[in-house]
Amino acid sequence: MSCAAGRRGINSARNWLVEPRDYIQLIHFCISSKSLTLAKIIHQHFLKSNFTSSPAISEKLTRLYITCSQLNLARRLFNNIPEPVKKSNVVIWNHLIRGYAWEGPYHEAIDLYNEMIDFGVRPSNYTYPFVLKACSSLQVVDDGKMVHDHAERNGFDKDVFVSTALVDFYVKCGCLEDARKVFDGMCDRDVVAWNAMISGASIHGLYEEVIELVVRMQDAGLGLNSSTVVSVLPAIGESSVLSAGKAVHGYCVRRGFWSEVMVGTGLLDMYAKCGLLDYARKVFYAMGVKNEVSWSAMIGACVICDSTGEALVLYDQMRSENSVDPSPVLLGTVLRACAKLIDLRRGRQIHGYAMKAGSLVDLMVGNTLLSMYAKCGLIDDASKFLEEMDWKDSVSFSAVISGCVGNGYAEVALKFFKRMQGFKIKPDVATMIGFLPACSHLAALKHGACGHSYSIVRGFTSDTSICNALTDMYCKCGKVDIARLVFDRMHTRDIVSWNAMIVGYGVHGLGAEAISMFYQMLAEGWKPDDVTFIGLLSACSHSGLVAEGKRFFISMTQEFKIFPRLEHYLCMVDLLGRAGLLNEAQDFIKKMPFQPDVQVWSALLAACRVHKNVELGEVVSKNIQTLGPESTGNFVLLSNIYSAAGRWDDAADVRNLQRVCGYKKLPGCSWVEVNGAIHAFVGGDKSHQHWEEIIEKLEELLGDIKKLGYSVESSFVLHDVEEEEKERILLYHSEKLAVAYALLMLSPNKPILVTKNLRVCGDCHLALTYISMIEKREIIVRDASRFHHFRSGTCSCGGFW
DNA sequence: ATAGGGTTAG
Repeated sequence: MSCAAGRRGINSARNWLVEPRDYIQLIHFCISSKSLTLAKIIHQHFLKSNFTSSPAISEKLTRLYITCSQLNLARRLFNNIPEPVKKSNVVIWNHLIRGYAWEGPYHEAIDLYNEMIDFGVRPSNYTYPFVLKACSSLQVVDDGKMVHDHAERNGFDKDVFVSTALVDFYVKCGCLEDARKVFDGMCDRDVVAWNAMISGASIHGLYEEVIELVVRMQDAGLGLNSSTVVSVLPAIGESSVLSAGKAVHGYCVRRGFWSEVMVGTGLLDMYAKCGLLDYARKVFYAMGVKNEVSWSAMIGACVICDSTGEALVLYDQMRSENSVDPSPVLLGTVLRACAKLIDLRRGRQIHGYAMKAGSLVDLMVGNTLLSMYAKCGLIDDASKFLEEMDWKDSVSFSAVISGCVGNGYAEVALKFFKRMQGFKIKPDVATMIGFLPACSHLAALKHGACGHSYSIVRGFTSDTSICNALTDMYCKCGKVDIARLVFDRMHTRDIVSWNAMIVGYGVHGLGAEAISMFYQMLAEGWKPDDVTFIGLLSACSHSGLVAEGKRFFISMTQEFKIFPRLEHYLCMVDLLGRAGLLNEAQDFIKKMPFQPDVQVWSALLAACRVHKNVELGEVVSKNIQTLGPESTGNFVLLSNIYSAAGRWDDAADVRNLQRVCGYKKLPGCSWVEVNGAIHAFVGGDKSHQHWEEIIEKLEELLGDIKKLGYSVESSFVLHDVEEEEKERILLYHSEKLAVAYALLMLSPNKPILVTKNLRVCGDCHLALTYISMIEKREIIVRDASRFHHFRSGTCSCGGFW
């Protein structure tokens, strides 16, 4: 029937006797053509007729208005329906509840449901899915559970539709256990029912369960439809099982799903998560119909695969082709691109846009912005934004904490961690993965161990990344044995776990253990990566295992096909230099396929310092100066080399040059954790509240160790001063202050751990060897390069530092 | 003949 014919029908109906079934037929026509104008004409005609109490016509009219998205009109009509009609017809209620459940306000759906029960109308199997949808939209678990209870009591809980709606409701409200219980209790499950459960597992990140459910579903004789595929693809992407992804892609082609927007979006996302940006692009450009989500997914794909510039280009292209406002998800994706590129101009621009668009109320957008500021090192901006956020959660704090750590503000990170408890927000796995490295950085063992206990209580220790962070934390806090225990007890290890342990052994001078760990890793079928070799080579370097180091360097390319980076060459220079093979190190640098950078030369210069080679030191230092700025330590090193040779004038010249060039020496700083508080000391700084006791303790120690044969190694003093004065300058070195303070404050018998931002000073090294003897206690110093365990008069570094 | 499931994200 055409529209004109419909009009003629209505006009002629005015003049003829109209039966209820005529109204119904006309209304049906309006529903199928979604014609609101005709609907109103019919409604007016109907109000003048004799059938205003006809339930069937009222029902159809309600449906018509809802089809035309006229909820208010439908509600007005509903309100005017006589009570007996309302009582006798459940379908009218269902229509209206459906309307509210789809378009909101959602609470109207729940209110109507309650009203209908009070009215004495018994809900039908159709009613439950609608109310449940409203409940999940509002995330009101208790109301949904009440509806579940009603459905059970009315005997509808065995209905496939009702059960599936219940599964969906529980899944969307995060009650996966309840969803599983309903699903397991179902006797007949169709594809939709399986899909509800599969998507539930997928949303909750239970990827193994997703696969298991798909297998069970196929065993039950049901095939995957396009919705199943859409739920399964994220699971495959997240676990990066490319072979499975390709199989599903093939299946989609065979079943003809591949042209559907959602399937295409799922496929491109899966390929991106497996690292195949080319495949993702192919799927995207082959998609006939694209929507905002597919664009978001493609832009996100570029961000994941490190083609960040392309992501921003695509975003601009999309904005120019498309008038649709970017969704919060898209804004989040673009902000992550800005963070990766440290494009703050653009980041702030998006911030402004999000503010105007009112998108900042979206917690995800707020958190991404926070994360961007934190990652770019703008801790003040991040902090200010965090304070301004009305809603914050563990993600907000995790973003700031890991941002602080990543930019070297580990102490600030601890402050935010504490502040978070003030907001009664519980740290989760991601928070701990930011917090633990902060402890590693500060060598804050008490905090770290506390974090360990908390992780056990919360059940986080089944997480590989958490255990990796714990392993690293214990290594960096001087507790290699505990680190090894954590490593040994891990359920599943990854390459990071092995690398953490190898690096850990290495910096503690336990080269043999590092190497044995490497062979164990090979025996268990692991393939080492570039980081493994950095750990291994530096382990050899710290233990003076020159021959082994050289062997590993060769086998890394020949046997393991890993192309050495500049960092690997740096390790080798360090290895040769520490072992005193200065000429060989110099030759090695000449033969490198890279331009040596400041770090490479500095490693050699440090070796010249340790092995007292003035001539080479001068050459190296000149090389560094031609490379330009930074590297504050070099002037100090060269000056130290001259001082050690008694060439005070040269030493003074270098310091002058440094001053003229405007370089400041990075002040040496040492710190120690006492009762969970970090106490930092800078050489000669008298501001500590226990300064006098510390000096008294140091004087006493100095007197005692001299009796054992210690004498000030004056070559470690920069200036040409009297012997007694030299003693005083060295006495106030930060590492000695920190050790003295620790001896005063910490309970005896337990080892002391002091951390220093630079390499430990040679005189301090000697003094601490003696102090460990007279105090009968282990002193551990973590310096910028490695660990020194001072135990009854010896140091674990064995001179390799 | 008013019904249940799906993609991008901190």
